[in-house]
Amino acid sequence: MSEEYSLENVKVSLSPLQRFEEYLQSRGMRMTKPRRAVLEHVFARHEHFDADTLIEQLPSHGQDGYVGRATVYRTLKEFVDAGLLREFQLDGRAVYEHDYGYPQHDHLYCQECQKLIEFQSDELLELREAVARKSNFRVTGHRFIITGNCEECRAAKRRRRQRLDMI
Amino acid sequence: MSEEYSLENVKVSLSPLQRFEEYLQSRGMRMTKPRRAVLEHVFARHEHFDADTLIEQLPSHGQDGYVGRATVYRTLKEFVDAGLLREFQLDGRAVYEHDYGYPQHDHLYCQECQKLIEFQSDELLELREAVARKSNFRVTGHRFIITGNCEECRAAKRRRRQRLDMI
DNA sequence: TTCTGTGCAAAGGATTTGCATAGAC
DNA sequence: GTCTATGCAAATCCTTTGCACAGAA
Repeated sequence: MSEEYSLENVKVSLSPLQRFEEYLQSRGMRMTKPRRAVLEHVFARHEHFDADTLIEQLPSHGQDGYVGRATVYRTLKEFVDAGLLREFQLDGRAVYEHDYGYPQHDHLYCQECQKLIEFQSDELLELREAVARKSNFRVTGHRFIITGNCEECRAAKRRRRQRLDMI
Repeated sequence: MSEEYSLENVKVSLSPLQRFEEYLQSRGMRMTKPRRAVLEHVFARHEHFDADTLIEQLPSHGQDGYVGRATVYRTLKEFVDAGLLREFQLDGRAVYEHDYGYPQHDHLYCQECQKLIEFQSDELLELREAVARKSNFRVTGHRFIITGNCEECRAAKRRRRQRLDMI
């Protein structure tokens, strides 16, 4: 299995869990029930999410597998450190998405329905390097978000407008 | 003067103050001492700034021209609405820069010294349109920040390393 | 004179921290 | 057993809001 773990056409040799265990060991940290619970939940689906959404989805207070709010925040940070998740800001709060074993990409963000649409562009990476070179800047990463309205929301708006025109 | 007000090679017919007065009138809002004070301060320099930095620079409590914290926040929002300032998030807080009369651009962000370096790329805008077109997405704007280390910080690091090597 | 704008203090939301205890190794 | 991790509650940071009073038009 370890040689075959794959996600969206990207082959990686370790599962997220294995990778995280490696990370923990290299830092003298421990694999605990809460960490495992959060990791399993996070890698069972591929949506973008924020801390609050995740906390809502995890078993709640009193239930088996309950993880405290602070621990969720701490754990998400560790996942980012470990290279499992990528974090970015959207409307003031932190949003997370899979990083480990997932191809580099950027986003279209619909301001109407808050949906994030992924896209990949090599051209953007070239542009990034070209720009950085000019300023003697050493690139470690970037954040590119195109804001606007997605196809569905545009269609919905059009329908609304038509309905109004009929009156 | 109104025909000649210029900033970085972009000619605009109204000064920021005039433009803001127009905006206020069109909305039945009033030109007040605090609003004028903040506007004059903000357009007297061209750096990026956040609310807190601005508040520190304005006359402080007790002094003439003092503007309350809440008013500064409210006023910055109005400037954004009026198209005078552009707002974006950096490390969780809002950062502002001149928009009115200033050419569209993006940023290199040095994670070492927190400096923002501006650059302009038509290619990026083309790329943005091309990407949006593919998804039938209606673009209203974008945010592109390249993170890394600026020339000076890289040089400083290199010096530090050399000094260590000599030991 | 009539509203809108202001300062103040309190509230807000997201995230972090201090601390005593639980639990990995 | 030792030392890290957890849950809790309180603290923090940035920003917004409610409200009585000040001040433009």
